[in-house]
Amino acid sequence: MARTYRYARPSIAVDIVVLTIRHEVLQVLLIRRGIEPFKGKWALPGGFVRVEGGRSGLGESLDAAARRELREETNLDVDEVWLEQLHAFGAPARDPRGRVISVAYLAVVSPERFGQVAAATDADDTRWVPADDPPALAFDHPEILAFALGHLRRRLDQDPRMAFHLVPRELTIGDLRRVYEIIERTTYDKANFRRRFLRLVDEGKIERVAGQQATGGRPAAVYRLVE
Amino acid sequence: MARTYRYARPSIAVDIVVLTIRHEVLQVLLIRRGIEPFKGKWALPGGFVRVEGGRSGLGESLDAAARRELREETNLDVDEVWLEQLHAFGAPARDPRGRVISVAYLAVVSPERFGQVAAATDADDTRWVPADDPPALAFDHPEILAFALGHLRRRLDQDPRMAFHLVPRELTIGDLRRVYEIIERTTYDKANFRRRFLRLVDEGKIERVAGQQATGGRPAAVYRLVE
DNA sequence: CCAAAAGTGTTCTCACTACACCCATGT
DNA sequence: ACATGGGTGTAGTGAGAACACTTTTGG
Repeated sequence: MARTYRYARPSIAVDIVVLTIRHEVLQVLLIRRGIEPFKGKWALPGGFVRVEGGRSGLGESLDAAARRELREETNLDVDEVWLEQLHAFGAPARDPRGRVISVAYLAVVSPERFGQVAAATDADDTRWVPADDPPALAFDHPEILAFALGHLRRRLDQDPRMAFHLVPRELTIGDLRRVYEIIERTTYDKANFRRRFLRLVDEGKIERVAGQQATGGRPAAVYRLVE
Repeated sequence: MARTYRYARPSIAVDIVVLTIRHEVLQVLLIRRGIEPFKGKWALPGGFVRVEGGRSGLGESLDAAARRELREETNLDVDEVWLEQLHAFGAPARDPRGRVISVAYLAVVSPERFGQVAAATDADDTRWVPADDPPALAFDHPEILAFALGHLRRRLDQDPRMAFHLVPRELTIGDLRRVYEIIERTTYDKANFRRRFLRLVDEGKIERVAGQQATGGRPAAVYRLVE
């Protein structure tokens, strides 16, 4: 035990890039800082990892810290969120308070599930803003946000599960296509996108559910992600 | 400054999964621990991040710590190494000395460039071992190694730069094919692999250099990665 | 009827596969 | 001569792009 103490120690934090799609725009959740440093500026939700207390006396895991901060700061139903570690940011001067290393997380939530946060949208201290055009951010949070967006865009094709957390649990093919188009900032041919989607049905990853959904045109078939 | 100190702090370490191909096998570099805990056991090279001293008084970045540890523990020419952050491991009890969070790195070196390490291969305390069949490892290093191998195999196709760090600077198509076959644990049709490779030449990522290389059969054309 | 969005069909291209074959070198 | 690996040619398959078309709803 003693050996560890020969080394100076940093503080360790988690910062969470919470993304959703609102009003056809990819948005990120920000919190206005109430204390120094960067008081009054916008920042990603996050906080320090607890490294003592709890069952083991050694605190919580990084994932647990991310989930806890998310719950405390955003009122999200954390169990419904896609949460994934991104990268550790450790530039020596990234925090004016001293040496703080931050482990960044990506959280992806669907519009239907952020009810509690939506309520806070009007609040002065919590706000959804366009992810590609955020206000000035505290610390190195611009870098973290850019990393998260790059990650999301790279991963979207490879792992469709992430995209499914941005749509309602029961979705139409058009719903999913709009998510892809907004994130990738392109358009997809609806016939070709449909065929790609239907392959996932063949593979058993998605199943059709009964009923239809009104759309403004012909009603659409409804699908659901298979657990 | 004071605010930071309200929170207990963990120690923060870097651990590096150094991979190369020797004798047609993917191998990882291990170090035998000379001190407790896990004294006498094999472990990944690594150590604590310096968070004081240096120019800023705040210590070194995570990347710098990884490079420094790599240099100190392996004698590698660190400038020639592909180094990439993988993941932060922060389970509360992963280190018996107390709360230690480790940021894992992947380092990829080519056989032609590990001269100094090769010398140490016979040493009692530094050894290359098959990456898919390592001895018992200290801490959560089995998990870190598995993560690194998964990462390497997933990334290999998407970013050919990584593979190029496993071959000599001047290489034949066959050299690269053998690297892919060893890592992916399959075989590739040589004609088809060749065409895939030649597309990289068309794209300007690789260029042909003068001369040929003896191979045991017909001599092979020599290529080089364009900086 | 018309707009809007779902859903179908057809064609082209391109990459990856498999496999047969030719070429240049060492022994 | 023959084994060995580099290098070439070709036909098949499957995914994606492009685009014209039909279907079903709401207004």
